[in-house]
Amino acid sequence: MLDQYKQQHPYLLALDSIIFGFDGESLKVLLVKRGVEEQTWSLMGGWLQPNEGLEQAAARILFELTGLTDVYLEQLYAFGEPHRDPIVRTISVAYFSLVKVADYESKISETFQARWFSIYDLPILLFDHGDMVDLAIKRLRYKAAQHPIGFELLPDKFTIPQLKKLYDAIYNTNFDKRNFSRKILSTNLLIKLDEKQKGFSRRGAYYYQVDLAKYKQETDSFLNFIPT
Amino acid sequence: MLDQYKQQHPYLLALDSIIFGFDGESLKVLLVKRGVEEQTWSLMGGWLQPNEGLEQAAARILFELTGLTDVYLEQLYAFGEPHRDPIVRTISVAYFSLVKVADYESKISETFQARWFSIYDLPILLFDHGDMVDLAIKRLRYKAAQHPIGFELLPDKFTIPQLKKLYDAIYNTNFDKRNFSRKILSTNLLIKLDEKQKGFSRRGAYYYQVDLAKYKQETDSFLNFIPT
DNA sequence: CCAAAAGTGTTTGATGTACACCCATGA
DNA sequence: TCATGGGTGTACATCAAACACTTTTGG
Repeated sequence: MLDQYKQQHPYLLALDSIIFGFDGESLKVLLVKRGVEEQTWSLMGGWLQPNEGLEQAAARILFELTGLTDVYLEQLYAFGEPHRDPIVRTISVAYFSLVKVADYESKISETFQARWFSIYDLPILLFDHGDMVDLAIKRLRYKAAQHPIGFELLPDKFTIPQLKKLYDAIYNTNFDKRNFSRKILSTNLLIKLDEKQKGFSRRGAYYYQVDLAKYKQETDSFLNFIPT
Repeated sequence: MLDQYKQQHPYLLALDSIIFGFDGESLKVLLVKRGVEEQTWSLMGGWLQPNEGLEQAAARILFELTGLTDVYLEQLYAFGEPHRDPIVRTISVAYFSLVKVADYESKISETFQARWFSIYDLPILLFDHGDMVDLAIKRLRYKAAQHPIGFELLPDKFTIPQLKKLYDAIYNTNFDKRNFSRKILSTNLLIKLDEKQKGFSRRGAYYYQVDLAKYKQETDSFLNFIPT
């Protein structure tokens, strides 16, 4: 009865994460220099352990390397070309993650050489990691156009101009601020706070927070989210 | 140097396909009774071979069981909960496929017990195959709302009423035929033929074909595809 | 000539897009 | 008082939604 299992070849299974961050100006991806190929940048990755599920493993690896928990994590794609890892055949399930850069800064582990790279200025990457990043960017654009996931990249309190800059960065464009704010506010997902941002502009922009209850509900519904 | 590879556990890697078909009335999934669990229906599946990529393997398995080639095949999700297969830990990469039922009929292999089930009347399935089907239906609805993939489920020549019935089946609703045909035709993806369908209605409906050149271009672009 | 399905047009409301001016504030 | 970024409103075009009648033809 087990024969049909025993005849089969097993494969190594890795998890790699494309970690997006936004520094207020441009969209960034977190890359590391690791183990085998010290001279090449690569995605954060690790191996699946026998007692854990795929997403659980991706979350563990992300925690080990950044100290972050409770971040947005979504399966991107399984990569399995025979020679993608030239040493041993490995299947990699890629995840993409959206983190708030400020949270990360405070928790950065010094053990790893890690750096944020603008998505428009990436180095050569290990194996097929470049394809993974390309696909992740495509998916982020696709998804952010319909679901309000952009908030995951901003601090808990943010201003409308900050949010617009984020969308400008994601789509490499320049949305009209009037249409942008009308559309964003029409979702009723934002709660205006009484507080203004200090120090950036003279007038100061109002801070907003996501209405978490509504946000959780809407995560699965369709929303057309790109204005002009 | 290979140490970090050697320390790692390998896993079996399976591919399972959710195969959708449309018989003119309702949306169907093709299920089989196979090997180990003769009494339970399951998805079509098989093992990854050492020399093939994931999509290649999924296409091979689909061919072995149905004789079909050149079908629409898209990676759905990688499933890897530790005990999803209670005998040996197996990671399964699920694909979903859209086939033209008429093509399949002629090529059906008699080796396997296979049957089409309405998506609204599915039996209990092996392992987590039920979750896979649920996710595939969700993905098909999501995707068909924006990309004109519905054609993959119809014969090369089809009528507008047939296409509407397909969309009615996918979304379990009843679109307004006037709005539906206006919207579909406005894409300019359909070429009207000089021929009418015979035998179904007295008047007969015109056949249409997909403009393949345009279709390939648009496959990756956004199209809001659900009318009323 | 009748039943059954095919085919087509108009009106109304909602949403998207383009565009420009005043406001608040710190220096 | 002025420079800088924040905030808002309106007109027009486009698209979605609701809705009903005429056409064709085989029996």
